[in-house]
Amino acid sequence: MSNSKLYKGSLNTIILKLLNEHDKMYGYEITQKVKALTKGELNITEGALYPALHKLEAEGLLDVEVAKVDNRLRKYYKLTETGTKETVSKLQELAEYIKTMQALVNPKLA
Amino acid sequence: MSNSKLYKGSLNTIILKLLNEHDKMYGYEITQKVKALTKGELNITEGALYPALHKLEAEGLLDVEVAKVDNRLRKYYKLTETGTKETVSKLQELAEYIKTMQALVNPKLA
DNA sequence: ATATATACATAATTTTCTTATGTATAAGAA
DNA sequence: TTCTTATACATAAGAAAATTATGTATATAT
Repeated sequence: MSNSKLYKGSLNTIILKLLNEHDKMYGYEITQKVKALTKGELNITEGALYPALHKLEAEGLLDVEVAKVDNRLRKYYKLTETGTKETVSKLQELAEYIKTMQALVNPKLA
Repeated sequence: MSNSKLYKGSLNTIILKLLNEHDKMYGYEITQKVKALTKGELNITEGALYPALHKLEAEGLLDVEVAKVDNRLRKYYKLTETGTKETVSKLQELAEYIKTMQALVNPKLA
């Protein structure tokens, strides 16, 4: 995923936020979008992404819709209502995390 | 450690940064300092902290010095030269991580 | 023809954490 | 004086989330 271990635990937040912005996306598209938005800094591996998508679906946060484009399979994911709520919560957690880490690392500014 | 999974991977960064500021600290002191600095938001568990300290020591980033205070054992840790360099690197990674996540989560501001 | 890109998937392993214990001393409350 | 809480270390079992290594298959570019 990256040279930094800090990304551990943030994959779900990333997926949910992207789906919140783009209505529906398929797995490969997510990897490319992340690469583009981060200018190559962050590369989601397939071994991490696909199990994560399956889990989010199993938890009822995502709906799937299979499509065939150019004779190739695509599985489009979109947020359920629960998924949308969870996205808000995950983004709050991220903001809180950043605030807390800044308090630890830069206590003068906290 | 916390309700949010985002802290996964940030324990080493926290330990190194605290030792960079306080010269020498012992394990229990680190847990209390983190609790205080984060106003109770973040509680480092012993099961995470002690193995992490042992690993950082084994990697040559920390030196240990055992002391007896009030008839109780304390193990003071301090940064080695390598550890100081690694601290700088970890803090850069954290800054980079925050920047990248903000680019993903708030692309308008990036 | 061959390599790269697209598009999915899973299995084995590793890393990092939680949860549950365990030992021991000191201090404060009932 | 007994019991709880705080101080101070430690490790082991298990869970969670990733990496790394494969595997299948089609499309496109060299």
